[in-house]
Amino acid sequence: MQYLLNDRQQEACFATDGPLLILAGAGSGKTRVITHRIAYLIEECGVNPYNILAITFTNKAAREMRERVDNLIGFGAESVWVSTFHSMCVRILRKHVEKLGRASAFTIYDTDDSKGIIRDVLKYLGMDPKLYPERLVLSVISKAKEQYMSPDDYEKEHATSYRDQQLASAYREYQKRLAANNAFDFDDLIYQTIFLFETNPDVLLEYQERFRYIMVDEYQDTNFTQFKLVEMLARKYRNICVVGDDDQSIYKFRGADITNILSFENQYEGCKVVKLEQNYRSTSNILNAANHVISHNQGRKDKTLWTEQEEGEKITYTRYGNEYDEATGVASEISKLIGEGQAADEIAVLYRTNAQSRLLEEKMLLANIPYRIYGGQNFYARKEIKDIVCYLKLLVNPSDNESLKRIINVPKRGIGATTVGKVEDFSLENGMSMYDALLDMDIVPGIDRAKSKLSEFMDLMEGIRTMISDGAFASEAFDKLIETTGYVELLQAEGTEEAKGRIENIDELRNKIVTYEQSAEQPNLTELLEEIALVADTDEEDAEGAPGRVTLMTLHSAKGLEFPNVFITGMEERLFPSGMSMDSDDPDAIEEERRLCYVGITRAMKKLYLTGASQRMIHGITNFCEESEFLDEIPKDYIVRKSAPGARMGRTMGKETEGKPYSNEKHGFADYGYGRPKMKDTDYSKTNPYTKNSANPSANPGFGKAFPMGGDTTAYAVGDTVKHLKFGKGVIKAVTPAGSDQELTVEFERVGEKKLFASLVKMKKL
DNA sequence: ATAGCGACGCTTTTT
DNA sequence: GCGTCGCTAT
Repeated sequence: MQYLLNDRQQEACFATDGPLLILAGAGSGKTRVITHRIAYLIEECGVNPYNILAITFTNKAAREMRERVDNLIGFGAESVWVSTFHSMCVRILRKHVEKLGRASAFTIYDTDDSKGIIRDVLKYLGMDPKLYPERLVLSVISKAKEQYMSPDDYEKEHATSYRDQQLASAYREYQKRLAANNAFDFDDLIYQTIFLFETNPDVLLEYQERFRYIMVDEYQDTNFTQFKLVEMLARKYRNICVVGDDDQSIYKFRGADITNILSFENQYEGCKVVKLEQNYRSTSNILNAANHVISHNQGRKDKTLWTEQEEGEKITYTRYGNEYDEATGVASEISKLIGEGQAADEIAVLYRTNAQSRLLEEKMLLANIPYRIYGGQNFYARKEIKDIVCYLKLLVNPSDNESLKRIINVPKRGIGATTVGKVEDFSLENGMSMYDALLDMDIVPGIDRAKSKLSEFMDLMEGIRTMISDGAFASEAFDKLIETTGYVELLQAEGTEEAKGRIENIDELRNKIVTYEQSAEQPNLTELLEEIALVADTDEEDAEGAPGRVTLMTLHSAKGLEFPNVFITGMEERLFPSGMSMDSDDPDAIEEERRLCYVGITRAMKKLYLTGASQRMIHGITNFCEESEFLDEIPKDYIVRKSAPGARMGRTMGKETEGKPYSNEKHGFADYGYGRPKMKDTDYSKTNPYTKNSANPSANPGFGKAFPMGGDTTAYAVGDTVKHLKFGKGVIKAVTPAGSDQELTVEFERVGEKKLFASLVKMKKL
C-alpha cells in the first residue's frame, strides 16, 4: 500500500478552486485523493467543513468516505456533508417540500411500490397491459424523469404517436397518484429537488452558499438530472471537482450518461484536468492486458495505466467443454489455490449474468469450498419484510394508499378485493386518502358486510399510531404490530421451512430497527423508513470478501473492489459480450461491454484466470459458443492458454458437431479449443503502452515516482527541522498516525504550532 | 378466496 | 430450464 501521495495525486489535492476533473484510473488511489483533498481544504486552506459537499453513488461509498474523512481530520469533520445523491435530495426536500405543496412526511417508493401504482394506472386508463407492460411503462417514465421531462414535456416531444400519447397520460396519472399518496419515487427525489431549486431561487441560493466546495465521486455514473443538480449547486462558486473514470462507465442501462464526464472540460471553462494513471493494485501483466483491451474503444479520454510492480504471473485462459466442466474446473482451481495457502477471501469469481452463479455455487458446494454470493435479492424486497415495512409506512404517512392496499388483508382478515375496491373508488371520487375514508367508514357506501373486519384493522392501526404519537420507539411499535397482527404467530403455525426462514427475516428486521435506534441521534420512524428505502442491504455487507469465503458476484458488482485472485467466467461471444449488446445498433453497446471487461480484469491484483465453455445452455437451449472477442484483444505476451485436466487434445470443434453434445458432466471429456486459430498473431510491441506513450512521463515507470513535493525525503521524524512553503521554518514536535496517513505537529517560528498531513504538506527537511 | 396452471420472458442494478 | 405472474376454475 502506498504511503504518501504521488505527484499527480497531490496536484489533484492542491487544485482547490475552480472546476477540476480528476480522471482516476482503476486502482489509482482515487478515494485517498478525495479524502486528502477534503483534509487539505480544511486544514491548509481554512475552508469551513460546513461548506464542503461530497456526493457519492452508494451508501457504502458515502459511509466509507465519511469514515476516512473522520479519521483524517479529527475536529469538524462531522460537518462535511458526505452523502449520496438521493439522501442529499431527501434531506433538502424534507426541509422545503411544502413549497411544492407537499407534506414533509412523504414516503419514498421503491420499484415494487411504483409497479403497483402503474398497475392501477393502466387499469384506470384502460390501457392493455399486454400492449403496455408495466416494466416498459415504468422505464419510459423513469427515462423521462432522468431527462428532466415532465408529462407535458413528454407529450409535446412525442405529439405524433398515439402510443406515446398514451404513455404520456400514464406518466401524468402516475405522478398524480404519487402526489395523492404523498410519495416520491427514486427519480422524483432528484427531479423534484431540481424543480424546487428552479421555482425557488432563494432555496437554491441557500445551498449554493452552503456548498462552496463540491466533490462528486464516480462521475461517469451520473445521469442528466444528477449532472444538472450538481451544475445548479456549483453555478455560483464553481468550485466543482468531479472524479471518475470514463473507462469504467458500465451503468448506461440505468441512465448513466458517459458524456457527462467526457464533456466536463467543455462544460466548464478553465477546467483543470488531472489524470491519475499510476496503478497500485495489479501486476504489469494484468495491467497491460487491461490497457490493450480498453484501447479498442473509441471516444475515450486518453489514459494509460502503469505500475511499478513486477510482471507477475501470466493470465491464464481455459476453455472448457461446457458450463459444467467450467464450473468444476474453476472449483478445482480454487481448491488448488487454497491448498497452496491462499485465503478463500482473497479469491473472487466473476460472471456476466446472475444465472451463471447457480452452477458455480453448486460446484463450490460439491468441492467443499466456503463461498458467498454477493448481491442477489435485496433483504427489503422480501415479501414478509415488505409487508411489515408497508405497515410502518402507513403509520407514518396515512395518505399512502399503495401501502394500505398491500397490507389491509395481510395477514388474511377477510377484507376482500371488492371491499378494497369500493373504498378506493370512494376515496378517489372524494379526493381523500383511503385511510381517512376508513376513519369515517360510515360514509363509504357498499362496505357494510366488511365493516366489522375493517374496524378491527383500523383499531389496530390507530392503536399503534397513538403509541407512536405518545413517543413509543420504533421497535415498540414493531413489537406491537407483530403481536396484534399475529403475523409471526401465523407463520409459526405454518411450520414449514419457508415460514421459518421468514420468521428469521422478521427477527433480522427487528435487529436492524434496534440497531438503528441505538445509533441514531434522534431515532424516529420517518428516518428509519428513509434508511430502509435508500439503503440496500448489500451496503451492510463487506463487499471485499467475507472472512474465509470465496466471493461470487457479477462483474457489475465487482466495480470498486479488488482481489488477489480473480476468475472471470463465461468468456464467450454473446454471453460476454452479451448478445444484446452485439445485436444493438448502438456502437457504444459493445464498448460498454468492453469497459465491463476492463473493470473485471483490473479487479485482479496478482492472478487472473479467464474461463469459457464451448457450449452452454441458455434459456433451456444448448448454444455453441465462440470465444469472447475480448480474449483476442489481450496480447499473447500476457496470457497463456491452459488445457484443463482431462482435456481431449487436438480436437477441432466446428459447426458439424452442432446438436450433438460431445461433452457432458458425467463423461467429463471436453474440447479446449485447440485447432481453432482464434488468437490473431499481431505484433503487439507496436501497441505496447510503454513504447507508445514514452513522451508522456506519467505513463513511463521510473519517472513520476511517488515522492513528496518538498524533496526526496519520505519520512519525517520528531526533532527534524523543516521549511514549509507558506509557514517558513519549524521543528517537528510529533508524528502521529492518522488513517493511512501521518499527522505532523510542527512548531513554526513565525506562526506557531500547526498540524499538517505528511502526504500533503509542501515542505522540506533542512 | 385461493390454489393451481399455463404463458411468458429472459443482461447488468442503485437509489 | 426455471421462476414469476396473472388469470381461471373451484
